[in-house]
This record gives sequence, C-alpha cells and structure tokens, in this order.
Amino acid sequence: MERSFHMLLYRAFHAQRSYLGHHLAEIGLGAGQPKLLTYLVRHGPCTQKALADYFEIDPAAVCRMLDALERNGLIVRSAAKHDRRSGLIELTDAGRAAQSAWEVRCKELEAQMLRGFTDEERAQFSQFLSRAYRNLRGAEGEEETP
Amino acid sequence: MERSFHMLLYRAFHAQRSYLGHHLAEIGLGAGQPKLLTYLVRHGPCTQKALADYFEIDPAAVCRMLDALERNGLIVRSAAKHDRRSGLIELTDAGRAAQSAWEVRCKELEAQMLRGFTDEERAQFSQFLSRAYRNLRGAEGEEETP
DNA sequence: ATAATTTAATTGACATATCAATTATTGACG
DNA sequence: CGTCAATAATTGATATGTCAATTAAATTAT
Repeated sequence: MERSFHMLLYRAFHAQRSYLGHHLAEIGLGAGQPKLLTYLVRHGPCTQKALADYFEIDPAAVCRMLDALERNGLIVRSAAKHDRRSGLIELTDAGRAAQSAWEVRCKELEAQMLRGFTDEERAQFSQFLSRAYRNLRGAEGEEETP
Repeated sequence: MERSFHMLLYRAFHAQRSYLGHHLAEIGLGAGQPKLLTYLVRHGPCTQKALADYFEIDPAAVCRMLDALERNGLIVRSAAKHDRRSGLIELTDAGRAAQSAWEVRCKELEAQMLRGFTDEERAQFSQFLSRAYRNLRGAEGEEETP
C-alpha cells in the first residue's frame, strides 16, 4: 500500500474522519466541533483563546466553529467580567447532550480502530502517536534559528 | 495530555500538517497537492477518477486541486482517446521538479517525526497505522446492513 | 495621564475536504 | 435505433483549517 509515514498517518486520519462523518450528521455536529464541547465538559467555561491554544488551531477557526455551535444552541457566549475583550464560552444542556452522544460514538470508533490490538499494542500505539506528536511539535522552525 | 486515540491521531496528523505547511509554501504547493504529483510520478498519467479512487477523496476535491496544479503549470490535462468524458492527467517538468523537492521535505518530516524510534519501533508503528486504517475502512456502514 | 504596544475576537480570502446537482458521454436494453 | 442508466468531470454550497488585517480593550512605557 503506502510506505511513507506521512501517508500512513494521512490515511489513518482520513479513515477516522470518514468513519465519524457518518455519525456526526446524526448528532448534528460538524467534524471539528466535538473537541470543543469535550474541552468545555472537562475544563468548564473558558475563553476562545484557551480553546485555540489547547488545540493549537487558529483563533479564527475556533471563532467560526463557535458561531455554528451558538447558532445551534449548543453553547452560549457571555461577557467576561474582568476583561471585556474576551467572552466566556459555556455549554448549554443541549451542548452537554451532544457531547455525551459524541462520547459514545468516539468509544465505538476506538473499538473499531483497535480491533485485534492487544492491550500492550494499544499502549504502544498510544505512546508512538504521542512521541511522534512531540517530535514534530518541538521542531517547527529550528533550522533557521541561529 | 490526551487520552482518546481519536485525539491522539488528530494531534499527530495536525502536527504533521503544521510542520509541512512551513515547507510547502516554499515549493509552491498546497497541502493536498503533493500526493497527486507523487501518484503521477509512481504510476504515470491517469484519469481524475483514478486519483479520487486511490486516495479515497471526493472527485470534486481532486478536480479543484488539479485546477490549481494546472494553473501553476505542474500538470497538463489532455483528452483521452477512447473516452471523451475522462481526460488524462500528465506531469510537466515543473511538476516532476516540485514532486522531487517534496520528497526531500517528506524524508525530513519522517526523520523528525520518528526521532528516537528504533527500527523495530518504526516497523511496529507503521504496522499499527496500517491496521487501524484497515479496521476503519472495512467498517463504514456495517451496522445498518442486514 | 497620554501614547504605544499587546491581546481577544472577528472578518475576508484561500485550500482542502464534504455532499448535491449538472453536463457530456458512454453503454445496455428493448 | 433510441431511450435510459451509469460514469467522468465539473460547479455550487458548506465546514474546517490557514494567514492577514481589523477592531476594541487592556497593558506598558514614557
């Protein structure tokens, strides 16, 4: 099939995205939205910057995903007291319900993806992905820095 | 950090995309284009459908990426003789040069990503990614089929 | 205290992907 | 032969990401 790690990673990610696509429509979420809801469930209300920093995505992307989530009543934006630049993002009940439905699908995905993997293999796989991530994260523009 | 495999895969892929983004601009390619050029180098001229099938992406996406590649003179579209619906995609010299530059960056990416991995670990990692891919690919809409 | 800089959020333009619909051509069948 | 279905390519709308620019508020420095 494919030999380069770049394409192996692309293919696995692509298959995951495709698998989830079928289920996301039922829940009424776009592909990038569940992670934001999950962060809110785990960490509580936060600013848009916190989301952008945590997931290392552009603030503009966060802003637009939150637009959609707000439009569909899954989150609300309220004003932060201490800083009138940053708003506070909070889950609604519908948002919590959607996130909960998502968690179920996410578990199913994992079960499918790791079918036939032993516990040890799962642990190794997890570790490999983390290490690959860290290796790449640390090396953004290192060549040019003197 | 992140516990779910879904997010581990997302993060690794995202870091890869980010790493490559820095270099793609220099070569003058968009993020999705190198894989098309690489296919053409490895398999020779083909139709758009062949590309869409091979990479399991929407024909519309292929069409637009080829638009960009054609606009920049990296490929040419010519008419297929036997079937006037499907055109034939061919690399130009500039296209081959861009693909070649891409291969170099791709090797660098792999070196970065797998820094500290033993040969055995690389082989395992590769195998895990392939298995995960196959597990997901096989299970698109299995629940509903009677 | 005022001026300059930084920061949070937003908007616009683009790339890559999705799905849905259209066009042109081919192939199959009555 | 002619209709009808399948196929290849394309276009439009939308989602998620990128970067660049803008706005408004907060911070820092003079």
